Amino acid sequence: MRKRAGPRRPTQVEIAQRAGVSQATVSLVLSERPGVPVAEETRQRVQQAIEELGYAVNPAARALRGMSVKTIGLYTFESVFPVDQRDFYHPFLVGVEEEAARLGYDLLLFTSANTAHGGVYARGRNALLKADGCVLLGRHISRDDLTNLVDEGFPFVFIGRRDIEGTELSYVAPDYVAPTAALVEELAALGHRRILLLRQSDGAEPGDDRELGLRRGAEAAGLSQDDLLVEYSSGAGDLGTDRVTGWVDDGVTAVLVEPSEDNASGLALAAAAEAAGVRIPDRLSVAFLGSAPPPTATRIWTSFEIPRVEIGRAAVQLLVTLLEDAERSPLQLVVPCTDVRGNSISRVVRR
Amino acid sequence: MRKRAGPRRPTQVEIAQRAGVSQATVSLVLSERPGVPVAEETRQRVQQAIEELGYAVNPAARALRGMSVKTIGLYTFESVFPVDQRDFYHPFLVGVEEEAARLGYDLLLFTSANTAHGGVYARGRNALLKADGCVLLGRHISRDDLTNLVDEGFPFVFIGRRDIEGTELSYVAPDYVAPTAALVEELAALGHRRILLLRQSDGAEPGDDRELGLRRGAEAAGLSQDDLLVEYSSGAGDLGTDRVTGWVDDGVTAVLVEPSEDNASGLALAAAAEAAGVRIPDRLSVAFLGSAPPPTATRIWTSFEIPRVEIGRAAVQLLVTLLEDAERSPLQLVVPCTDVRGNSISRVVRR
DNA sequence: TGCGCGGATTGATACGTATTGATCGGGGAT
DNA sequence: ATCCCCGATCAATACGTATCAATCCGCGCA
Repeated sequence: MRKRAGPRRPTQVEIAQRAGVSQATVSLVLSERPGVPVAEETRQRVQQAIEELGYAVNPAARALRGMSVKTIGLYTFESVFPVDQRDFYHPFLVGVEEEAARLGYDLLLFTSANTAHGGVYARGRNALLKADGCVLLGRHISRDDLTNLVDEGFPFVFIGRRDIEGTELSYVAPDYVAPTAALVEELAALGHRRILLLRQSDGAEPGDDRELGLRRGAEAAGLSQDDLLVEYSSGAGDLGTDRVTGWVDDGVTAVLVEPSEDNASGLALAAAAEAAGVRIPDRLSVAFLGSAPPPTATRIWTSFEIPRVEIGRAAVQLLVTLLEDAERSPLQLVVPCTDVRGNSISRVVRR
Repeated sequence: MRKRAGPRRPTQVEIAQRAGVSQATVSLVLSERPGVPVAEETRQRVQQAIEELGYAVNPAARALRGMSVKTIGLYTFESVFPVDQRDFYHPFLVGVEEEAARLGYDLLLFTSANTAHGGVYARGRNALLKADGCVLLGRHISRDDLTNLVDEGFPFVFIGRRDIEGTELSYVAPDYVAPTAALVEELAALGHRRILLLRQSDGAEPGDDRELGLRRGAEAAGLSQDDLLVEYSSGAGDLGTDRVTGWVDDGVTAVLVEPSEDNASGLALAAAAEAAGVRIPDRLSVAFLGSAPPPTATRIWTSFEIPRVEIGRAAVQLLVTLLEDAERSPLQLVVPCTDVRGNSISRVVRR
């Protein structure tokens, strides 16, 4: 909390003195607003003084006047430059950085808030104020924090879908409903009747969307809603062979997996199926409703790709329109996914 | 440059009114300075008002008063979240983020300055002013920019060694001299007499350090300075079989390669040697004075590892001491490297 | 009683900018 | 000559905070 050191930088007042004009005129020259005229000759004198003294506008003073400081905050629950498993968030960040650069905004990473005491309101309260607005990212961000931010009227965009009762928050999310429904229709066309959705046990909105897609697709394909099962998994721990054989004995021929960051449940499912002698896709079709585990020599998982880079870009775009013209800006954006044709689903064989 | 939208946030004045004190008292309560006493009862009233109104200090006003805003700028020539070849800069950034978080600083990425018009002085001039100080990173940063920054008294730390005549700039760099000298001594012990240093053609300071290490090591080992050769390469283009055979015919038995980001020259050298029938390490010992290409099944390059994460951390530490106590802070920091024992050098065979 | 002392609080000010309403000066129209 | 208008400039002000000098008050001591 100490004072900054170093020699003081020149101010508009000093520019004004050197150019023989008032500080206001300097500000006018700098702002270059179309409506306000300023004589060409004085403009030149001012410009020259600026060059000579090496003047740079003071961002703090501008900000204090309530002007934009051209900075977008980026709040992630995890560290931004992670060591392991960086591929999950990384593409979002690429998109965010690209678009911020394109629109002339700098990027402020709220590192201190995260690790220190967790939560957006950790330090003095709302460290976010250093930025014009903020992009939030991360599965584990507190809902209370989001509510508070909305209440305070702080402009932000969440990456991923989050609905909070009673408040309209702004987010950019992939469309899980349409591709899930399409997948279900495809499975139905392949003869599948009894389909299981394996959700992440956190019960978050993306899972709701997938379940909605499941029901929509089933309806469109004329499947009975009674043949749709939904179960939950919290990772590798609760997926053994008995559970998988239980499904198969129950008549399930296709499993749709909601992916997690490490795709632990999906991999555990595959392992359990193999251990139980349930071959994929012959006896059991498996598809991932989002990013699948990496393909191997023999296995390409049927899935759809979340356009992460594009979502990152869109989040920044949305935030900037929110900042620059809050009235006529949309509140939410949905980005389509692209299918990945794999070899993990097949026509059902009557036995 | 428009005004920010949204409802105004509460200020210290409003806190003061609600608590029945003056704005100055509110500021005192907030600052918690040890020397200045404030009655316990009023402190509580103020704290309560702060809670109730959800007050958060205005960073712009603080900054305008000349206080630290707890933000470290990060200026990289290339984009911070690159798509390809991200492994070169990434470890530095991990270290920078870690240490910034640990010390309670946020990280400001100057994305806009880079891509937009290139150079630190791109936009209004010196966009860096939004941060307390800055960490600079990248091989291609302009020397003029560095000079200007020093002249302006802007606090910054460069990652990598850079010397600028007449000015003392602050940097954190790996120690290339000592491990290079050690490598030369080791080669001498293995019977090598005529040693070639293959420098990057940019002729930057890191290359000077390696050359210095070469001469120091030779001296310590009692080699003749006349047997030390120095050549330059600008990548894969200028390294053919003829050049390599030329060296061998000249009696060279060991080549020390200054690495580049993609290690193009090193890989080209290996390829050319193989094409010319010059086996490594039997006929020619090769070592990298820094990060080597990734090891393969049969080849582990002798080299030394630059502790990138550690350097990133050190840069932030140095910058913060520079900010908080410029007088008694060191200006430069040198970090030791660790050896990588490979199989690309061997005892020389008299023939 | 008067005096001084020190803890607690406050009024005033400066930080550097953007903006508004006012001022100034000159030229064209009446 | 008078008036008006417009282009060009300026003085003044507000933004929210930290800090310094000043004030106020109660109490112990002479």
